[in-house]
Amino acid sequence: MLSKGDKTRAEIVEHAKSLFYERGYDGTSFTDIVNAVGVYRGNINYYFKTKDDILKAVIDRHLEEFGALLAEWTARHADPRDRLIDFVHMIAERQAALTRYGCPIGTLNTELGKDRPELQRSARALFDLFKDWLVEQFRALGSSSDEAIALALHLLGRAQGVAVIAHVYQDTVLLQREVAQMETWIRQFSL
Amino acid sequence: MLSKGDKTRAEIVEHAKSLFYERGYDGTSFTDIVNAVGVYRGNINYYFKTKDDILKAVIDRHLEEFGALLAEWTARHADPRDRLIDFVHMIAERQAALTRYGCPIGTLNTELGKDRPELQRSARALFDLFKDWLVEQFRALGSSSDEAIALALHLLGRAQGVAVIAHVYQDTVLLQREVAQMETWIRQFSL
DNA sequence: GTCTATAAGAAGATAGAC
DNA sequence: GTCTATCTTCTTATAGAC
Repeated sequence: MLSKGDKTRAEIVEHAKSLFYERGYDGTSFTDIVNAVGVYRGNINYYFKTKDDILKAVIDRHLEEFGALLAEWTARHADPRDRLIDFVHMIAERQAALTRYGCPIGTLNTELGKDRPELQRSARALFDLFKDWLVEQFRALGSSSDEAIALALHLLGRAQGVAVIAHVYQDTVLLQREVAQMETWIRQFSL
Repeated sequence: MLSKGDKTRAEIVEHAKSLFYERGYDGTSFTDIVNAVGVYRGNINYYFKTKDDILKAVIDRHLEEFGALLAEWTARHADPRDRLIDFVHMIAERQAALTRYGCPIGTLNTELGKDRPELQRSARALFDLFKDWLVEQFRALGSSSDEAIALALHLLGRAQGVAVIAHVYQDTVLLQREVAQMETWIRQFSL
């Protein structure tokens, strides 16, 4: 059971998550967040000492949500190829947001990676979450540890590249075509 | 012959270009720029009315420099495959900056694409420059117009994806491995 | 064309009443 | 736990002397 405070805190994190995605971390002000939540100015500083603390809570929320997705795909299929295909299908399912705002994980890391190495290290955990899961799938397909890492980063990179281009050109057709190619690439692995 | 004013203007653009790349557009202030150039506060507003005007000048400078590179590759090789390989070799040559700051074109478009559609349209010209050149090369390799566009955007996306992952993980080894894969992919085309 | 001073606003963060 | 007021700093931009 959530107390009133927990609920307010969760709402701040949820709206901050959306705003950081849609406008960027620097592009989102405390005012933007409290306006979205519908609370008053001072409240945000009751729950979070600094803006960086909000970001860390947002990253944790992302980790929970994406972690749940990965668990779902793992539970749904025994064949690692089907799991990997769930991963690339996510890209097609989220095409509207991806073309409008880019990849939530990629754009956040890109922004923080410029000149905030400490915050980017926190945000990198989101990439690690996907990377480690992908490595597991390629390992299950018979790859060595090194090969599996290379394949995981290759697929992660393909996904990021598609997201960047689709975002720049607002192009959902390209996104779908590239997803289909990734699916073909996955299907050529054998157990 | 450059007048004194032209030289100051060019220096402002050159330093702004570096700073926008290293710290992001929003992350760079007028103070940062004048400090880097070594001129006084007011000068920048003598040459540029707004910050957006500086960005447009920076984009034009990028267009000139990358345009010159493309012309060089075109002049150096008759075989479009060799030209394409020059393109991917650029990624390996610039690995230090790419792992530290990401792709100058990709990160700029990603930042502006969040909530500045008008500025992002200007920055997209940088992608168009590469895209159109890549399309020409794939056309010369016998692709139809539609195929050539798809192949150009595919390679552009691969390059962007590699840059994102290499930046996130500060990983030059991955970058070189992916460049080698792109080279292999290019070599399988026949005239 | 160069330099100084400052305007006008928005940002993150804090203090304290209720 | 909620709300108001304010501090300090930094931002873009402008005005005007030299």
